[in-house]
Amino acid sequence: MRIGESPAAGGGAATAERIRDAAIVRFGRDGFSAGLRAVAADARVTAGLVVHHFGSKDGLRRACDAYVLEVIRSEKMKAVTGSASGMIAQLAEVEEYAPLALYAMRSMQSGGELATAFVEQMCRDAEQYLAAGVEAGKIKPSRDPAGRARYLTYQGMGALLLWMSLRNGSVEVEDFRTELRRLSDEITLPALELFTDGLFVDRSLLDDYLMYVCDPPAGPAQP
Amino acid sequence: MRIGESPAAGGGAATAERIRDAAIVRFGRDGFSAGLRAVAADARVTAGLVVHHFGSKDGLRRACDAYVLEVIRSEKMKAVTGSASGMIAQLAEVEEYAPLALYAMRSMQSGGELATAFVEQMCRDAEQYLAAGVEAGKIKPSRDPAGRARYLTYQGMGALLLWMSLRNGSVEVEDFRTELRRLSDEITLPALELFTDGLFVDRSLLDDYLMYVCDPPAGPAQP
DNA sequence: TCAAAGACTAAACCGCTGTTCAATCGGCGC
DNA sequence: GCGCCGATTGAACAGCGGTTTAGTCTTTGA
Repeated sequence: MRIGESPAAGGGAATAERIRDAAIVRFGRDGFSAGLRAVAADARVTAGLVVHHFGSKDGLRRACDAYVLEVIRSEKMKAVTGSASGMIAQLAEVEEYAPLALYAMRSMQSGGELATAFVEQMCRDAEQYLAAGVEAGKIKPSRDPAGRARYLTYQGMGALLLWMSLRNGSVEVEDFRTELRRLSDEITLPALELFTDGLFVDRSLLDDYLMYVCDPPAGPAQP
Repeated sequence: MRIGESPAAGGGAATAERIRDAAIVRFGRDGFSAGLRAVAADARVTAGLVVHHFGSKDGLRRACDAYVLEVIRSEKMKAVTGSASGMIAQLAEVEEYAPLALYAMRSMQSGGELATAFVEQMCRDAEQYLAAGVEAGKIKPSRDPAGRARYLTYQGMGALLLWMSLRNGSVEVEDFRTELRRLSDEITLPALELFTDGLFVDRSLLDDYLMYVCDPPAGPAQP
């Protein structure tokens, strides 16, 4: 027994969780180029023990991915406030989950299974959220609901990703939260303007496009 | 004299340009984690010569950044078709400049001076482009033109960045061009819908927000 | 013609990386 | 008590990264 831990016997499985949590924080802060020894030092163990528990660095990352995705899925993240990036912002607002949000961002920055699964789920959530809005008479219907959900998700999450990438180097969790709020304040007015009034004064561009492609690309199965 | 080169005397300065061009292609394809030896092999030189000409890997990257930014600035990239990502698409369509577009994307993915300067310039271009559209009566005016331009730029470029990040690993120039066209086809309809009709059916959300913050956050200097 | 200069190479250097290995520690069943 | 087994460590290994260095070769200039 070291200091204030080992709720289970010996602390065997608890150590693995500690390593995983430390990895999530470290990877979120410095990116996946962070070394195994840095993660191990954060968890107050050695690099050898990390590969003993997770097989390899890739195994450690897979464990982190699975955990983060599972937490995000289990939490009621469905109640996204509206914008796609609101999901990350909402997640980051909870003190405990802020590192998870940062990790998810890093995962998106470098690509991988977690990133793909993550945005895919966000697209689905956005689609059903938009459908509910349409049902309630709050949101205008679309000729291609799935495409619109995908478009909005990619735009919102991508803007957040670009904004984080431009802040090069490591990202502290505190800065992430505060600047996320500042970003939210900056984009609220343009987003609301665009969402209520649109951008074009006439519908000629849309009508021309609809005239050009007679059938909308909603579904591939269409007689 | 080696094979078919050395237009100038000895090929001293020409070799540096060849290394720089090879670095742009290699970095664009594999990201900045690509090694100096790979770049050197592409340019049919050794790693030592690269640092002899550029001082260090960072110096090489700075040279690439400066060159790419200079080309993008000198070319009439101002005539962006409309969307923010159209700039990259337009650049990639020109066979010769496709590697530059890929390099710019990689730069945005990892952050740095070039990335910041690049999106900053795009924001300015978008702002004046939108202003011209407003002047011509094609685009609705905004309460915060600069904020709207910034918002649209970040959204469009960010979506492109996210889409490229999800395609992990190396990106071939051919795939980049073809998939860029496919992406453009996918998002055209949702974008046109959003830009002409907006998203909300009523203006309550916007009005509530405008009521909440009496003065728009257009300028920080306001009595 | 000689010498200085720069392009260029091959090899080595050094630090860092992920990974492996042998050894030690500590609890648990027999 | 004894032996096993997993947790854990420290050191070592192998590879790759950027950088350095010594040396060769070519061109240039006095």
